Amino acid sequence: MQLDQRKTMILQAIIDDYINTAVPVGSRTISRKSGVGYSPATIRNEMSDLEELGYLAQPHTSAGRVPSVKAYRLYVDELMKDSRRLTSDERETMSETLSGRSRKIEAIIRNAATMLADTTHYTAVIVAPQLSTLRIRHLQLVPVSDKLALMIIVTNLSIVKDALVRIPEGIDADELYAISRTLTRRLADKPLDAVRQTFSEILRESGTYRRLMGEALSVIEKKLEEEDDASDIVVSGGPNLLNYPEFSDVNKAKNYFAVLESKEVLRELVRRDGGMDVTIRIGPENGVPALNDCSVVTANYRAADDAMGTIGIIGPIRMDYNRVMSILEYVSRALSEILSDMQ
Amino acid sequence: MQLDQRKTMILQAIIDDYINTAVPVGSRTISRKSGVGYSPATIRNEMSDLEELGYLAQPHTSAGRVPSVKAYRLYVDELMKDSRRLTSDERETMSETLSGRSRKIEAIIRNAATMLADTTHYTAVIVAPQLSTLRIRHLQLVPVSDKLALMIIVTNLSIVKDALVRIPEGIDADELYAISRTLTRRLADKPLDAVRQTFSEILRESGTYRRLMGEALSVIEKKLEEEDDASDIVVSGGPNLLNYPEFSDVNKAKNYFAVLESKEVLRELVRRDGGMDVTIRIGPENGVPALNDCSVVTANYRAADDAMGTIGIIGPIRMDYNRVMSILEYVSRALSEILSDMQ
DNA sequence: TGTTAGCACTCATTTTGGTCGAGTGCTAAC
DNA sequence: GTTAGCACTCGACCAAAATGAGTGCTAACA
Repeated sequence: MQLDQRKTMILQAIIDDYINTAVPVGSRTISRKSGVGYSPATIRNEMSDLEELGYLAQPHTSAGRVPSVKAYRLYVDELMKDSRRLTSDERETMSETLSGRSRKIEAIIRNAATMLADTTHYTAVIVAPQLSTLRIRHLQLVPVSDKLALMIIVTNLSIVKDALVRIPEGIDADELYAISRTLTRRLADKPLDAVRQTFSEILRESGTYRRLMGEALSVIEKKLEEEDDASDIVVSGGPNLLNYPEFSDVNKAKNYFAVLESKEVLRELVRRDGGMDVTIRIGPENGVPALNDCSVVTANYRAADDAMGTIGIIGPIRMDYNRVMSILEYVSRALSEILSDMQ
Repeated sequence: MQLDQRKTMILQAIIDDYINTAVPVGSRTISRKSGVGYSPATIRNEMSDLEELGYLAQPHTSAGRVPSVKAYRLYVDELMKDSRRLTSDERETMSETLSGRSRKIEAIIRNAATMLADTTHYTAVIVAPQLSTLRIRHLQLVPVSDKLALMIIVTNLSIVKDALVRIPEGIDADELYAISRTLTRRLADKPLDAVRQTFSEILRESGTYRRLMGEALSVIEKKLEEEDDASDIVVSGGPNLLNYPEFSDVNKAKNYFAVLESKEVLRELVRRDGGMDVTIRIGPENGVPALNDCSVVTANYRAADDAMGTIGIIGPIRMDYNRVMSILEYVSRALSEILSDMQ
């Protein structure tokens, strides 16, 4: 049995309807739709076939049918081609919101997240740029006590990271500045990844301050490792999902918010993969068992040509993929532009 | 009609029971309790009086009674004096968790929040130190483009803030360092508040760089204003409240999480007031209508003698005030010690 | 041969009515 | 002042019945 044109049309109609109503859809509903020239009986026969093919499922005998994951997959991969474009009005509003007041990347990202949540009515997740994808602009050691200095790492996009470094006693602020200058000179404009390679070279040249330099470098390295799997994640619109009947069960809600609280799981959920523009993970495809009945749509953003982070939407499986995809495409592009200008 | 000793005893028993079960408590339940030598009928009479006095309410005619806000207030103010102390085991565990690995204040605070949430099974909120309560340690201008520098403000507790400053074209890194040094020298160890007072004095001395200095100072000032009402807030254990029957309604849950998402409302909720050790706000007293059936308990923490921020617990009105109070007292003190040592 | 009307059937949901039991208020007796 | 007794209230629970959306199958139709 094959998916002929009529079956496809009916399946699409069912999915569309289910996305809107969240109620199992019956043959009559489809038959009544304008453009469908068949009686409920005919539709029933086709639905029966579609069920056998694994595209539909029945919650119970006398209910309508709901699309299976396989159906959504087909929908997303094939049936959705005619991407419903956003209205120019919508685009404009989004652009305006994005290019709002702030020039600080943290604020921009938080801003973008709430905007995404508000326009999609789902939950938005944004992963901030990872340390390893950034380039060093400036390094600065600042004394904070006899034994400790704060190493401040300024990167492109003006992202600032800091870490404590032990220093030999008796060293003064000016000496620290001199060291900072050397480090900056050697590391500036290198991606943070490159610190490792330059490591021994710098050490060889560093004379008196060999020990301190070594410590500074290893702190950067440690920081890299730590933060690469711990870059900031901003979540917005968690409560939005409670508007959907899928989440009327408090227990499901609890699990859901537990996931949102765990940065680790979230990171896993929106992990970047492939160079794909937009990635769609339907239900169990997202790999987080607690979120089996959520779908996750993600897109990457970049600054200049470097991949930076990911923006994503979490919603019920019957989410409006078409709209979400368009929005993510648009926003990731806009965000990339903003960041590239900030370089 | 007065609250004699027996009435008080009965009221306390009712509150205790209701805190444990969340079920309206009837006369028989109280009568059966060991130590109560009265029949249900007598208890009923007293309960009727207590209702008239405004301490109890009946959900419907044939249900038991539930304590009113007035009752909880009395409970908290008078009846709870014999503070149930924490076991030394509990204290030890908490101390250990608090003095965990990290030396960075952000990590310490996040850590403390999850610990509070885990041990109380309610929601924990911690307001990070406000900028204006900190002292400047070091100022540093770092060039990020022809026209912009990043001003990095290192304060005590190694808290780092940064802001963009316009700079005249053609100025180089060493000059910026010189300026940074002047600024640092003039402002070091002053509370950030004092920047205003030193303002004109610094300007008068600053010669060539008058303009830049002025800008730097006003940026600090702006930052102060901004951040003082926007200091970071960490929330943990939001989903915990979903375990309580009070929140089995999805709509309530939605409102609740909406509040947790809004830093502004949260800040209002745990606003510091008075020098009180621990503040308890019962139900509507918390001033946030959406959280009418939540209580909020807060305590302040300090570094050395400066008030820094607030830790708080949000829970259902029938929360275990006794335990929560003890925990907050203990944790705020422990946190204060840790921060004072970091100075 | 594909389409459809008709019909018996299924089954979740809603409605209805009845019982149960926890709890109350009141009264009268102790 | 305390308590036993009793009628009463009212939500919770349960089972039976009604409802209705939807199905599968069959036979008739074009």
